[in-house]
Amino acid sequence: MKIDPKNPANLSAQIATEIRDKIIAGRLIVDERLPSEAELADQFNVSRPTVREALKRLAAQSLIRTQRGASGGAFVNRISFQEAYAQQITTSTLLLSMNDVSFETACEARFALERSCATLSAKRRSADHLAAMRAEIHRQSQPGLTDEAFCASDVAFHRALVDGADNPVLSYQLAGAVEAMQPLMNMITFSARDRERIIALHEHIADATEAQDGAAVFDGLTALEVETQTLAAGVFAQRAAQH
Amino acid sequence: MKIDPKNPANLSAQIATEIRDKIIAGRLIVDERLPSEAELADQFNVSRPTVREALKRLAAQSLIRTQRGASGGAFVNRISFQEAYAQQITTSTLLLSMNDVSFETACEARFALERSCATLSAKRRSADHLAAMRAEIHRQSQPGLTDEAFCASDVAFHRALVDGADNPVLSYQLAGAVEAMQPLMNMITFSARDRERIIALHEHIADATEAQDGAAVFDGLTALEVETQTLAAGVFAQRAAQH
DNA sequence: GCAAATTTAATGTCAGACATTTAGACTTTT
DNA sequence: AAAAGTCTAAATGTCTGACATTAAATTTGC
Repeated sequence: MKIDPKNPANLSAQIATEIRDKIIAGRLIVDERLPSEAELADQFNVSRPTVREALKRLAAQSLIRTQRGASGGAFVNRISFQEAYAQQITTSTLLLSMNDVSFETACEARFALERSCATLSAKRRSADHLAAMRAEIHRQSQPGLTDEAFCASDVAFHRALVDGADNPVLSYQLAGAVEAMQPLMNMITFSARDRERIIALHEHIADATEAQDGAAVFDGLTALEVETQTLAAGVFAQRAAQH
Repeated sequence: MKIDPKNPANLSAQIATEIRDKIIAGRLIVDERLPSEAELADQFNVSRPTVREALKRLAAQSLIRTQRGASGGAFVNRISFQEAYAQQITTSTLLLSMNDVSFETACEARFALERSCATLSAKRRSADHLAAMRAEIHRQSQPGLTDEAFCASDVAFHRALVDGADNPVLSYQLAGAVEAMQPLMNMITFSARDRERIIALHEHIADATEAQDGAAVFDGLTALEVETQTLAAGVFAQRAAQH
């Protein structure tokens, strides 16, 4: 094995990288069992705790799963779309919050990406997707809805639109973009009139989707982006003036 | 702490989740130092190895970094775009390779997403981005280039295009989509005539970007998608016929 | 007052042990 | 002979205690 015993201050990371590379290169295939921790410790000439730390690193990335008991062990894990979603959302959210990404930049990226679904969603959306979109619009127009609940429903609306494209890869890539925006959106307080305008645009988008008019969906999303950016700019300007 | 001592078979995962949630919720801020491993072990009523396994899980996701020596310890890490790129690419690549995603689906998603940069890239691209695109086109027309090198250059070309949009969030989200396609593209062997057609489309896209004609970039990408899908369909049909 | 040596606090690693889980083999009973 | 229960072994999960290594802080020497 290519573990460097001269640099004994990173062994678990080295071992994790070694195994990860094997998985990526396809030299360890899905559901294949890794050697037991004791055997790995032997192979790499390290102690079992060190091997375990390496395995925990891989488990954190959903690359392996472990099973206890006889004939248990560590197995190469088939990453599900759901797990990948969750990881992507966590990473995206933290990336935005920790790097002072401006609302403007994030919003621009989010709508640019979402527009890429417009044509496909208009063409392929099922009745279920349409119903989900309509249901969220209805929820959004309920009085007494908190800003957070409004934002959550907004996310659900857009995810239904994205899922309408019926392309799991597209849904996965967009999950991060759409969900990671939520904490930023939550910084905004919406007036009743703001909500009305957003809901009207959502209705426009839902109608266009129902009519399978991709260009209209595209334009609706652009209008929604302009509306959102204007609204946010107003809120931030007002907040800045108070300080 | 909310660690469940009744279920003593997942302690390190529970502790990792606990700390991760604190970071996500902003209750632990960037560069803040966590308690030492011994103190954490005390707080959670577990042993140090268990705490260490939890910390390694977090380190694997770049949520913390550790430093040795006096006044060392685990610190909340500011996730850089570069780290996030790398993670996204790993996850996306494995997701595609492990879930039998068809070339068609992945290709459709990739070009749909990339088209979302067309307008912005055409508007904002710098001379550097243009030069990078031209350089890759030149490399692609070199004779004797292996298929792998051709694909790598293709990825570099598209990343230059994406980076031209000058939106780090967009670049980050697209990195996964573009790079994860590479292993799938590598399954294809390109004839000289295939390469010519692709290079011609790349030149068309570069010209449109230089002319800041967003619609032409958009159409160029669509043409490239059609070309790629046709090419791949031919290769796969031929391969199927041989078996 | 500054430079070198020492101390100290922290992570990184190791060794060995026990606890717990689980599949499979074995035994017993019906 | 089949079904039920029991036992065993192999593996992960955890604990204890120790030592190695690193690097900042402190003390000492001049």
